[in-house]
Amino acid sequence: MRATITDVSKAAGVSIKTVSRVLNKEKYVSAGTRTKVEAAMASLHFSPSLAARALAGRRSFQIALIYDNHSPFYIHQIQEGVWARCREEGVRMLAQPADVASPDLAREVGGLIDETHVDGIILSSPVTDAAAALGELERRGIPFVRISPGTNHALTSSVFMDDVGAADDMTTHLINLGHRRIGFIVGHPNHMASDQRLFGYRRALDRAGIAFEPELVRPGLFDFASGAEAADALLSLPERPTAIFASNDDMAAGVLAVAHRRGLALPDELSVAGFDDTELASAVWPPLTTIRQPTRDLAYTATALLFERPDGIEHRRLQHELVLRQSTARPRGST
Amino acid sequence: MRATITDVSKAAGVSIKTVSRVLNKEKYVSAGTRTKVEAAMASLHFSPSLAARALAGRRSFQIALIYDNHSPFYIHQIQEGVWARCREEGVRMLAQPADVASPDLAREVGGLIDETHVDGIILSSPVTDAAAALGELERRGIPFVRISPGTNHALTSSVFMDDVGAADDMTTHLINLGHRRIGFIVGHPNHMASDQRLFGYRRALDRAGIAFEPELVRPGLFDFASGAEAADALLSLPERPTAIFASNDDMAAGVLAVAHRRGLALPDELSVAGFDDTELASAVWPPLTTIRQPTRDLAYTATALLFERPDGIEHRRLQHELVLRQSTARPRGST
DNA sequence: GGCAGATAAGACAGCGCTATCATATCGGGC
DNA sequence: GCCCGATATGATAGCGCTGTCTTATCTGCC
Repeated sequence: MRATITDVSKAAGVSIKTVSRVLNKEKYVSAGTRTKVEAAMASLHFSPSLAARALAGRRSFQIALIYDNHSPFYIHQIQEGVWARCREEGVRMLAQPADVASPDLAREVGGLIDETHVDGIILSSPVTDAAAALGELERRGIPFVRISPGTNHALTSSVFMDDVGAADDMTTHLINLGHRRIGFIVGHPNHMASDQRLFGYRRALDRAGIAFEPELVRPGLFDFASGAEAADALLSLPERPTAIFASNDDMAAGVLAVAHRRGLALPDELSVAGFDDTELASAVWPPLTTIRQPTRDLAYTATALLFERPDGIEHRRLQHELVLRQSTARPRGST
Repeated sequence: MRATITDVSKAAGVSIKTVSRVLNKEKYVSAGTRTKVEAAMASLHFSPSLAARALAGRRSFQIALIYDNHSPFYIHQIQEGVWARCREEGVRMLAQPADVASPDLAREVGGLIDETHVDGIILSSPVTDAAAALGELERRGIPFVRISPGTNHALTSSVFMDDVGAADDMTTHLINLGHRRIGFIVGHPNHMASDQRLFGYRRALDRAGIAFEPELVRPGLFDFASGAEAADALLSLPERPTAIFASNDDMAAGVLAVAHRRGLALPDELSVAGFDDTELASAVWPPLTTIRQPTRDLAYTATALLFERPDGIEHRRLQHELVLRQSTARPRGST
């Protein structure tokens, strides 16, 4: 049915090894032979069997992307970035959802590698910091790159952005607008970025000489519902905040919904800020002032690092950007 | 490094064939032998090589999900459903974005199958109706199931919902509220569901004796921006509609944004309806009245069909549901 | 008691490639 | 003319499994 390397070798009148050389772009193949072989491949619609290549050689031409993240927009962008770089490389992408809280995580990750022989792995937060998974990868010595890891930076190559700086930028933006009581909704506790964003918020307050007030900080889980819940609590305070900075866009959307329900004029009576600049940020009203996290680029770069420096360790920081939209403004009453 | 079937056979004191039998749950293995082999597998952390199994046998324990859809929420739910069923089956999922408009589609799909030996394929709309892809799959005789195909239902197993009926339900809901001028935003022309939803809208109007007015129907592309653009056009009509029904939630979010920008009171001055009930529908304000499309279940069921009836043809229709939220109401002035 | 069919297990080829080693030819410098 | 290294190609083993065939029991029933 499907053409094999033997069929190609017969059609081209060469040995299978020569076909293999052409396939793998090895040197020591004359131009004429190469052309003949390539013609034979094309006319037979030859596609090499990944299974056979993986079994015989050291490469499987597959990598896996492991994630456990509940923001569909975020995952979508990550997948796109990884996929784009894989495509350029002629490598397949295995999508592998996981559960960092599961006791089976190590077994699942280990099993994945042993079963599939993948050439490398991309980890996205929070799997980036799951000890069980990292241990398994280390033990096997398989190349892997982490996207926005929170800990242990020396371990492997990684790509990331400056979460502390970005949260500081946003908080400073709100302070500059005249806000003094700024609510903050923390991200999911599994994600290291959550702490960093909180830290950036505090740093900006400190610098501006504004006292940190614990009642203005509420926990969240990076999803709409937890954002709404936190907003309800913040807006029920005797002296309510004039601005709320949520650690991601999903939670910020929850804040907007609660504010609308309470009939607050946005952004005059309440400024709302998000983080990530997913598509959601511009799909809500008012469109969110947020931090553009270069998610797709982070994923693309991580994958590039995996292919280009499988054994080296390299870190790349990508730039974030403060995106001003209509959800933030001077607090009512200020001029 | 990694344990092989030979290692297991030595540890258990049996032949490799017996280990293979245990692995594949074949009969004619005594309980005692099975226990011994399983113990050996566990203690060696044995994971069978998929590459070797694919090469030697008729199964690869991998399936591919091919999609070309620009709604991240939709894709996310589809992936979740497929993945959930794969997990139960011990099968890996290859994520394969594609471009139905590309002239290379056939080559890419064919190459995918030949390279990976996947056991089956799940197609999501609009790849479900891309002749190039279908031809390639047919030629190879590989099992595949389609999610919400628009054409050629007899071809393969499929799962779907009643798009015509659902659009009719929503339109009827708006009519019952008292709306007479109802704008409609059509979906992406590549998707067959777009026509069906439009047809359902017209059918409901007909039944209610309301004349169809072409100026109330605008084209869209299933994304936020095209929804906003269509809404702008509709709301600029001399006699503007009192309700707008968008063919999916992303476009409905675009309508909401435009309405907010124009300062319309929602839902009093404009009712807005969506379709899909993605997470977006409840993340916007006001939360969208929409059609709950059982996306995740469609994907799960499609995958189940692939495993359970790889050669048979079966169609399953899943129920949709009209979800009433705050974005629709009686038109202002009516009682 | 003997024979058919069910049950249990092993030997071995081979899936389609890559890795290793062997072999053949070609220039160029002395 | 001869040797050496670069260039070009082939022969063959074997990766880790499954499929097929074979052999060796075990069971029940006339």
